[in-house]
Amino acid sequence: MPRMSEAEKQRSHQRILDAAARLLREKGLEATSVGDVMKAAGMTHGGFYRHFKSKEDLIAAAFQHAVDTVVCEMEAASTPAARKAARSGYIDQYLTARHVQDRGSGCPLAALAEDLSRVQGPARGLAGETVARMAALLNEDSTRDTAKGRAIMALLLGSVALARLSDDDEDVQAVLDAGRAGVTLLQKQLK
Amino acid sequence: MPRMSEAEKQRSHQRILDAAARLLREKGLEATSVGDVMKAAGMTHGGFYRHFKSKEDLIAAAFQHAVDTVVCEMEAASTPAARKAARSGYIDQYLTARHVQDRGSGCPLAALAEDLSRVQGPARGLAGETVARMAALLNEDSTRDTAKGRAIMALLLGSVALARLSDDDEDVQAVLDAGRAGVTLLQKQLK
DNA sequence: TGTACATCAGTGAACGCGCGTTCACTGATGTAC
DNA sequence: TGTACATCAGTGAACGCGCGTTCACTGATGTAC
Repeated sequence: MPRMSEAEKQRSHQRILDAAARLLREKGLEATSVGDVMKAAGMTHGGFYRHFKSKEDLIAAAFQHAVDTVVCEMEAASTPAARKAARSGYIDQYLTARHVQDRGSGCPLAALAEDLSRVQGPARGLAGETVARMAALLNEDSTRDTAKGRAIMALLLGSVALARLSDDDEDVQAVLDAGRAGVTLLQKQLK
Repeated sequence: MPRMSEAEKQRSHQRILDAAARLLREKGLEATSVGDVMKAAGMTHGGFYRHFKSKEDLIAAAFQHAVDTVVCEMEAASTPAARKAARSGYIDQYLTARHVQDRGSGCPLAALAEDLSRVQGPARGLAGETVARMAALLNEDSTRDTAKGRAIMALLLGSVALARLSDDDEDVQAVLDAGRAGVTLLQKQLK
């Protein structure tokens, strides 16, 4: 079968990245094996090292890929009105039962913050940059410092993290509602 | 050397629980091995199964132990004034650089929420109960429902989780300050 | 109180297993002439 | 355009390693008489 063309290799690379971005968020950094990712990408484990230097490397690339995917819509908005709409949409979708259940396509920080805070590799620095990047996007006045954005982000992430600890739908919704009320208050009154 | 007395066994049990509560918070659920815990408790790995049925069992017991240790001070307060003081003290200490650095003796949910949300064993249910327990303690009016407590808790946990992603002291402090401002606002104005 | 014996807390070797990574190999791709 | 050949994407067996767990063993403890 091998060797594949250059174009095919790039497609494989994307499949690995997509699979890793999903599996790492779903199962966590340590419970996701290189073999799992390659199988989900439709290949065997041996080919992995034609694409990435190490698992650590994959984690960094897949995290960046996940962040870019989640954030691109908000960053694409060019007018202040579009930015505001994108921000509202993002927050509304963030505090939903669907987001609580679907770790695999949700906020990479909500899924991986605690794992990433213990990691030493390149993903650690990316995670720190992502906090700044998302805080800036959530901040309403982009000329001011991002304290407000950081607080909103902390409340969003914390709400989803707590909601994910419950198996009871009503309980999940109660946590999300509390988060929603808190975010609204922070938006109106902070700073 | 063996066999030890019953009293000595209980002391061993406590040492294992203490070591596990610290190591699990520091390194996470999967990166902490039974051998690590037993070594930290001053024993070898083989004796572990005289104390716990499995690693899963230890995780549940150690998590409960950590929560009880962290929360007992707040729950011991009997008068409304004492409760309020304990609550303030807890929040103040929560949003400090020391707490950000010292995972091992800090809030068990801030250290383990994401890990626990992926676990199926007995620790999962305990984590859910802990959310309710802490939300109730953080709620100012204990006769009302705990929406306010939940929002405050989400903001506390989220702030520390985000702060732990940064290596820069000023950045850590900025996240904590933003969280502090947010909590103050939620306390004053929510509900 | 003394003696004989069952219990069992803790030790350390051993188990099977899955992990990240390496490597010899295959055969289509891309290139040089 | 056709041919000969180097490249290298992907395969699957193999590696060393650390994990959770088991087990035969030791010897002080606790108990029965």
